[in-house]
Amino acid sequence: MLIGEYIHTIDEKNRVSLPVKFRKEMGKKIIITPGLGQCLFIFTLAEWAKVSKKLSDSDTDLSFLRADQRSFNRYMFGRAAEVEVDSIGRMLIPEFLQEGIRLRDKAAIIGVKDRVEVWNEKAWSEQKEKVAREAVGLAEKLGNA
Amino acid sequence: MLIGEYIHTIDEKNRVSLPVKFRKEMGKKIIITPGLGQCLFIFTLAEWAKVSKKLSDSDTDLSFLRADQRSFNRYMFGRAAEVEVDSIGRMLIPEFLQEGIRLRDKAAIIGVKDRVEVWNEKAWSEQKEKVAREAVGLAEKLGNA
DNA sequence: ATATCAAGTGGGAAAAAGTGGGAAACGTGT
DNA sequence: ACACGTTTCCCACTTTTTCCCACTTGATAT
Repeated sequence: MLIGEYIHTIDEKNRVSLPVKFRKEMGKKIIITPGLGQCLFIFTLAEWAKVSKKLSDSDTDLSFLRADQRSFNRYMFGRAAEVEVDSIGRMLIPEFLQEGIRLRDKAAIIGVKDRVEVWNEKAWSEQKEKVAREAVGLAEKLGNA
Repeated sequence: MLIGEYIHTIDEKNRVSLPVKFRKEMGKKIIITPGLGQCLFIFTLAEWAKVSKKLSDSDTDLSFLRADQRSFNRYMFGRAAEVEVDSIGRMLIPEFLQEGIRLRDKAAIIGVKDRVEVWNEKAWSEQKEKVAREAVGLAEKLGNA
């Protein structure tokens, strides 16, 4: 399971180290897509297969999105990239994926169960603060665990 | 069952001894997450499996499409860490988990049935006082019933 | 009281992870 | 075909983390 938070540098060549703890599970080839919210999603090939199947299958509970489904799919598929993790565990983030999320210097790399997210460091800490304030509501779910 | 209170040092390398009484039950690998209130939770792998399943129960395969579900999962999984207890029984508390709970010098380590909690020592003693006061009030109510 | 043992603490050395940069390979346009 | 820019691959440095050893403290037993 992919969990935890790591702050890594994004260098001038748009390379970012994939945290060692994620490397085994992610494998050599990964799929990077625009995320929802100010981030990118990274999927394993297997996970991406599931996701893309669901996205293009109109029988799923995506019906609430149907009106926008085509443009949504265009967004996800058109900007998804298959990236190879290099021999020392770095991934190359295509520039067109960085546009939306002002990825400079430091990136936060987050394990979220079965995907990885990449955030601008500052945006991530803001996100955390925001959710922490909502934590009272979340607590009820947790309390029953 | 995990019970009792221990005050241990957290050193410059972010290490804390897991009390001997907890070691056998906790095993070699543990999961540390932000707790509710000013503390951290420590789960066994087995216990974490239950918790994370509970958290995911309401998920569809496309949970990432729902904003509330996304931030909730981020909060829980992104701020969890799998930690290995070292050969002499210490655990390493990742710095990102210390942010919220100002863990310096002394930490209170509390057994709570089937999880362990880690508190800032002072926050813990305040918590105890608060609960003690509430307990007195509760006892009186009960006594008058 | 002192020796012994278990638990906890601190620190140094070795290993691993992350970062930066140079050189080779590739591709494009002139 | 050649020059130029871009991308990829690889090497080397730095920092962080991990592992291991040894000291301290406190409790126990003789």
